[in-house]
Amino acid sequence: MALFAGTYENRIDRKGRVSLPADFRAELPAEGARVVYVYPSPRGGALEACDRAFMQRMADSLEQFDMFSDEEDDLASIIVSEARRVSIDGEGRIVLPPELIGFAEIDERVTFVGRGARFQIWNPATFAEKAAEARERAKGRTMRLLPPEGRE
Amino acid sequence: MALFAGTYENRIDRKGRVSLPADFRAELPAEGARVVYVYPSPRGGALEACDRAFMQRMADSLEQFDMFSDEEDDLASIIVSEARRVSIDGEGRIVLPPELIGFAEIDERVTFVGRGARFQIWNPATFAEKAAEARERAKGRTMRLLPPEGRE
DNA sequence: TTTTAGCCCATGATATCCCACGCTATCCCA
DNA sequence: TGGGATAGCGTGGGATATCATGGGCTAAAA
Repeated sequence: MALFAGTYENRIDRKGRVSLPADFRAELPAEGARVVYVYPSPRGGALEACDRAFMQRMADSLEQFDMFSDEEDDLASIIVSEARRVSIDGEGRIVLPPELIGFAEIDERVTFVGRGARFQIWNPATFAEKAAEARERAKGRTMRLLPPEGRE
Repeated sequence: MALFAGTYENRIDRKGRVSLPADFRAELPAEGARVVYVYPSPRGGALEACDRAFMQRMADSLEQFDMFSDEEDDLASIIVSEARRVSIDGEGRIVLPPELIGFAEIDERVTFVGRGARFQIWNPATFAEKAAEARERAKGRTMRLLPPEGRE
């Protein structure tokens, strides 16, 4: 399973290309199709992206009745239907589809934010605000960790 | 699971490199990607670091709590987004990213402090103060151990 | 035609690799 | 048990690769 961690800001060139952070690229399969799947974040404000394996998991969940609740099933189906497959060029860059750029109100720079199996793509200014708020709310909070079983 | 123990002080060279204590290195997987993940300590004042397995555990907990909910300010999600993957060179050194050096107010020397599955990275002077306070508070306290289940 | 998507190549800055060198702790054998 | 040999550690510096970014060229799409 991919492990995207860290925050990186990169520039979009005039062709609409932006480098995927090298640390993110390193988490993708080295051989075969170098792609990510990008979709509007269900919470709004940003885009989210994941690798093929994770998108496959969401797609599979649509075929099962008991995987998620109805509510969650709706969410998964929206994500899968709105996701765009984006390929990675020889220099490690992607091109964000225009409708997704519009959704996240991105212009010439983007902030990539690792979230484990997924990562987010933000307008840097919007992210700075949200991150500050989140840190404020998280003060004094403790961390919940899953027990170590059930992983590779 | 890695077991980091002990306290060590090492020097940062002018390229920002610092040797990971040999006893810490010995706890990391011998083959494959030799990396640690470094992030600002939620309590402030220092950096924390862990191996990939532990970071994976924190990321996994995001899928559990974060996927279909609003917990953007969950502590684990902040840690994952602020963590940096740093690789270990052939001489057993790491390079601390500048923003993390700034956060912990580190300059030319650092103190590594083993904390079990994680370790901390301090400005030596700051650590000396905190350690003295902690020892003072700990006087007369007793300790109980958790039962041994649920760990590897 | 005008765009768009893939390529390939170029470049400056940075990070990584590789080799080197004291110093110490460990090992080994008398 | 002592003492020299040895291997590993922390540190330093130059060479090299990688990163993010920019641009041109070709072929498919609008």
